[in-house]
Amino acid sequence: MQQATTLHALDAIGLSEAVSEVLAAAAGSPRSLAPGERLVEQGEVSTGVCLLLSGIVKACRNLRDGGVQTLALYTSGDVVDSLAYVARRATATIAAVTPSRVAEIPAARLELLMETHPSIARALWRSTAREAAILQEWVVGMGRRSAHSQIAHLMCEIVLRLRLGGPNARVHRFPLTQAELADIAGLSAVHVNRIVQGLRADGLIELGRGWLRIQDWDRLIEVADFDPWYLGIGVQAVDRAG
Amino acid sequence: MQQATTLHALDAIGLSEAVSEVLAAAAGSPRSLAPGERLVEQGEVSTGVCLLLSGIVKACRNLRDGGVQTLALYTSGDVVDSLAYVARRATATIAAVTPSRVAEIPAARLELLMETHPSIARALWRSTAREAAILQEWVVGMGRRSAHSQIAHLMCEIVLRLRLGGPNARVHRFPLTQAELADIAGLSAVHVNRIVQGLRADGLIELGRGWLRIQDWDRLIEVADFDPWYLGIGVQAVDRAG
DNA sequence: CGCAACATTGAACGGTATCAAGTATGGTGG
DNA sequence: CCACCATACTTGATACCGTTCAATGTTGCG
Repeated sequence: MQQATTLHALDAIGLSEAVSEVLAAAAGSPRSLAPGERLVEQGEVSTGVCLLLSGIVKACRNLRDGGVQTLALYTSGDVVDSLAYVARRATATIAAVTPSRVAEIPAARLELLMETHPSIARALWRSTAREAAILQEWVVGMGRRSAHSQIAHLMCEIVLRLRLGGPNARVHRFPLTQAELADIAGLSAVHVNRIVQGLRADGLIELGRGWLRIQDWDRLIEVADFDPWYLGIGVQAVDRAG
Repeated sequence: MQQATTLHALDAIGLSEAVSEVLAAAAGSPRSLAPGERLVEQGEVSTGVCLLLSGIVKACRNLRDGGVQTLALYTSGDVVDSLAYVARRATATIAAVTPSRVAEIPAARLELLMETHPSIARALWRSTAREAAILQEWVVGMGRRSAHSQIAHLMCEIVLRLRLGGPNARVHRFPLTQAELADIAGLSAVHVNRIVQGLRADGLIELGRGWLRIQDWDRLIEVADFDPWYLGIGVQAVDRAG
């Protein structure tokens, strides 16, 4: 069953079942994380690559003045912070948002695997690329979108990317607090609250503790200026020859 | 001479000289770009990977409402927008900031090269990772740093990363206008101007048309909360076995 | 029940945008 | 060499967006 979870997870990053099995075999025994528990501390030397088997995990940067900026969200099947592997040091702290399970593949073992299975190296590259694409979208949101639009955009992205249910679902699980949304958006929690109320008043969403109902997906997308295309980057193997 | 420039350029992304030569041979004939000239339009299908041989080039996103957000800067030796190659579509428009020369390696040829030279695939992965690391820094700046600190941070980053001269140089070439800084920082050009004047008044910098004098590097770093470490990500090959 | 975490509300302040001039600066053609 | 033009930079006034501080309500859980 453990095995099955791992395989399902790796599916998402575009590896064949056979290769996924190889990778799963290389992973150490899974570790469980409670909400808020930290997996990696920023600045730490990276010892390998982490696969997220279940749950939701975030990467955030802690500033000198006490401020926090979230830099990434991960869901089951994601490679957690592939950037840290390339950089050989973590640029951010990794912490669990919901109860989660992760499995680590030590660097040395991964190096060998990538030599024999180039598709694994490609999959990790795609992971990094997807992260970069999402960061680009966040930069656009923070720089050039109104806070309303930015929060709406984040809601669209999070619901789709964390696979909390398709646009057709009536109510989505939504494990982020308003304060956590603020850490992502670079806004204050108070302001996020007011924006959420605005979106509610406009009949676009309803947001409760742990859930989100998108009442008018079309108008939300309109407000957010949301194009889901970028979420597809790297989720499946690309065969250029074909 | 053409060849020599190319080789020097690729050096920066951590390829051995022999492999650089292979890559240089695969590149098409260089294309020159005038300032403002566009190389790729956002949404376009990617046809390969571009190497920047000389000059400075930027990636920016044009919004519906006319706003512009810059997402990356490239200097000679950089792989331009490796993300577009992985995504198979450009997520941003690429345009020259200064007169530049680029050479493209068609996707099909690159695929073959990566099979025979895995170090090329690794170098491209590192390029993507470096871009992601810089985007992270920009997100932190936009989200949690004061505009003063953010602009100071950008100046540190740009001077070092675009190799406009080391911290010891008296005066750096600085080819970005205040409006371009604003497009990066997500601020208005007017406000950037006022911040620049503040930094000048504090005796940190002097900024003219095309040049930047950093009068007090230590205090500028202090204001910016700048740690150059992230700029080193991916600039040289990492041999984990060693 | 009582506590802790999350959400909401109000008031006041400050940072940033916007609009609308006006002033260098450098390049170009005459 | 000069006049002109386009681009970049500067400045001021005003309004708004978003923050901060502080307090209160609400929910769920031990």
